[in-house]
Amino acid sequence: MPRRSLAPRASAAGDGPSMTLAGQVLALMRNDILELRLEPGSKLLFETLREKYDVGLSPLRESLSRLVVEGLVVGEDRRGFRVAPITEEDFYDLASLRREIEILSVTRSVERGRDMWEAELSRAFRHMTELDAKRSDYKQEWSTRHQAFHEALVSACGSPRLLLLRRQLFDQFMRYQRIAPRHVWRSAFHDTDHKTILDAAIARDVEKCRALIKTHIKVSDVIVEAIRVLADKPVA
Amino acid sequence: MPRRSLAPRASAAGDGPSMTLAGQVLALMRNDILELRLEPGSKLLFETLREKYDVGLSPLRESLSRLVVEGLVVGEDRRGFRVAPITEEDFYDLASLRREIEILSVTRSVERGRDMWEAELSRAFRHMTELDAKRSDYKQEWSTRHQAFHEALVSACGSPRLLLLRRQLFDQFMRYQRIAPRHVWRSAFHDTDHKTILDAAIARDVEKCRALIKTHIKVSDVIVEAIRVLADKPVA
DNA sequence: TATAGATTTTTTATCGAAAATAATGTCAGA
DNA sequence: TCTGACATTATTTTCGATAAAAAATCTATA
Repeated sequence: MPRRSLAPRASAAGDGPSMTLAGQVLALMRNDILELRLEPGSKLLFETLREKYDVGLSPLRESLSRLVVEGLVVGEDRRGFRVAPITEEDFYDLASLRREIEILSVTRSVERGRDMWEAELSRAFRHMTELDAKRSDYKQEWSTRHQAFHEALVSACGSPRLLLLRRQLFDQFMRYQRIAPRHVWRSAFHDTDHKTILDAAIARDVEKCRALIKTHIKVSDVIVEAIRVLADKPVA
Repeated sequence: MPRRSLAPRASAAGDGPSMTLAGQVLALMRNDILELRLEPGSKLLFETLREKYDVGLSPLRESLSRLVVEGLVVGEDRRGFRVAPITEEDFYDLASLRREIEILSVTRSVERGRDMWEAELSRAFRHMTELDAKRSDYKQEWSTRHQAFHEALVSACGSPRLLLLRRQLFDQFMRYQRIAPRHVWRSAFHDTDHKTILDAAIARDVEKCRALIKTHIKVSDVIVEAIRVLADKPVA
């Protein structure tokens, strides 16, 4: 019974029909890492992965290689791979670079964005804020829409490289956000940052946007605390 | 007769003794691309690569996957890989992002660098300028030392992520530089930019450093012209 | 001549076995 | 009990074969 966990060839969903096996595994593993289903720092055994994703070694190896360059997996020659660890140091580094990159992206986007961009941005904002809080997949869905909002914000920046990099840093940052206890998420849902950012963007106030983004991406104490807690119980 | 083009296991050089085959191929291919021995935009046939690097498919595939994320190779599902094309658009994008990243790196480095950093930077500068112009491998060697100088300049920035990204962008930028005709290189050897940058860095004049780097990384007409020439004779 | 369809050839993607290496366990001797 | 050599086991890395897909070629027909 092959292809257990994977779509039975050519799914109707957005993941793509003629996608290569390695590509599918890459996407799955990336999600599993970003959503902490694969524990930070944990060893990635080929045998385990082979069962989990029901593929051979070649696609696995390929996916892992790509994830190494993306910074979500670390690999040591001849002693395998592990999920990129979560450390306080790394979080500071990550936050600091993401801040700069987001500022850069938003600056250019606000400068260059046209009507279409404005409309899409507003739409993304509504889509995020009008989400029914009673849904069972609230947290998951809010994450998606939150990401979409930030993506819409910078989408007009005009630089493929910048967009790609920004997305990678955003993803990595969200992995850190996720380790925070539940009540932190609650407050995130209701913060006023995004409304303010939206208004400044529509008003084409570049300087205000930069300032807002700068404070929006913060190294919150709660997360640093969560990192410390995590560090105390070392992984396999 | 296996391992033709590769070191016969455990070389004394810096490339590492216990390096994995895939790792060696990755390094070789990266160089071949950056130094234009693999033509921009050209198709990368597995059979050809297998002969060229004398390895099986697994290490090849792994290397290519990594290079895709690094931006030196592009791959389409089920129709293989090709060397990342060189285009005018991409050059502008690359230059613009590299400029920002270099400015960021140099800023932090100058702010944080200590005596050791100063010393190393000066040493790197001398090493670059005192190179014997009569050497047969002048161009190649100057490139190496030029890269080393820029690396020394930012080495104190304190962010692994930033350093990695900077290096990737630097490499990609140099690939574009290389397509310029020979006489452009000549003038690059004798420019005064680096001396000025060195002085400003040692004097801890952050603002001046930023300004200097900003103009140092320019989209020169000569290169744009070279790109256009290249675009007229399409590749295989 | 142009074109659609079928056929062949070329090329890529995947698997499982085998080789190479690292990790672990065992045991004799100090 | 500790240490180091040796053997055993676990894991990673690589190869070659095979399946799947895409590209190229050919052919018959309008």
